Amino acid sequence: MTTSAQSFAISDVAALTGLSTHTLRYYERAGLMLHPIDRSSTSQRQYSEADVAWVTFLTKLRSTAMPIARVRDYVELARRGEDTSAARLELLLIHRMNVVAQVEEMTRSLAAIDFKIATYQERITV
Amino acid sequence: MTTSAQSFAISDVAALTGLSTHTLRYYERAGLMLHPIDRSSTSQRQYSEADVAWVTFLTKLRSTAMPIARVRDYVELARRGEDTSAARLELLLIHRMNVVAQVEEMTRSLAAIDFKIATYQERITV
DNA sequence: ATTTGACTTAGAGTGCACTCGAAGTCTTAT
DNA sequence: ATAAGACTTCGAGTGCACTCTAAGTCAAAT
Repeated sequence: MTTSAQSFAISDVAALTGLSTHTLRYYERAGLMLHPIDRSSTSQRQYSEADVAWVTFLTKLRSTAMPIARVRDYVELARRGEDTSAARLELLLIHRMNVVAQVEEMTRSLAAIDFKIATYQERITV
Repeated sequence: MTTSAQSFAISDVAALTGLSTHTLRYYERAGLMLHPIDRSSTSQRQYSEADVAWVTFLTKLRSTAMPIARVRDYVELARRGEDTSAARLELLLIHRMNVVAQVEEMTRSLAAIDFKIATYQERITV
């Protein structure tokens, strides 16, 4: 349920990001959010649109195998303010290289799998 | 076909595949080898070239996130003989779809990371 | 008024894939 | 002859990232 003030309940964010509410709370505890999420009068989390955008980006980092601890490093830099932006850029550039390497390795493995598949298909169709 | 009968010590296979000797023994214990590896008179493992080729392919399956249990399923089919080759092909085709999906997701995430990188680079160069 | 369901916390448990330790045997090098 | 180093087995330990439990609060729905 969204309120008129453009905030999102934890279940909304779960639905939007594909994370479970457990995982969202875990991420916050683990220091992966840029700040503690706002609470309602009944102390329920109210995610802003910016919070949702951050969680979405965070899932991109995670889906490219950035460890939780590295995400936390990034967040801690971000919390220290504008003068860490060069360090954050460097962190992202290093991660980018890792991602490219991962995609390349996957692609090489895919070629090997395709080769094996081709031998099976030969055996069946011949 | 050459019958050079070349065999490899576990340390050789480790060097060739990038796996540790611990992991190679673990894989054998976990039922990921097509058969128990031959032993020397001093009961040390002697991997054949075919064994090394299998370990190499196995690392391709693992590097594309096929779970150990799925690799074991594949191996158990292979051990049951020729009449399981259609099932093995199907298993590989399903895995192939997963790999393609993974690469696509990684590529999408990479685009998001690149977008973020671009915003940092703007901020720095401006 | 009661039930349903979402939410809260701290902390424990799970599953995966290694990874290592202990205690021992055997081979090779000095 | 001694030491170094590779190997063996069984089983325990590790690290990561969740994932769930228990015990409780709160608010809307029936």
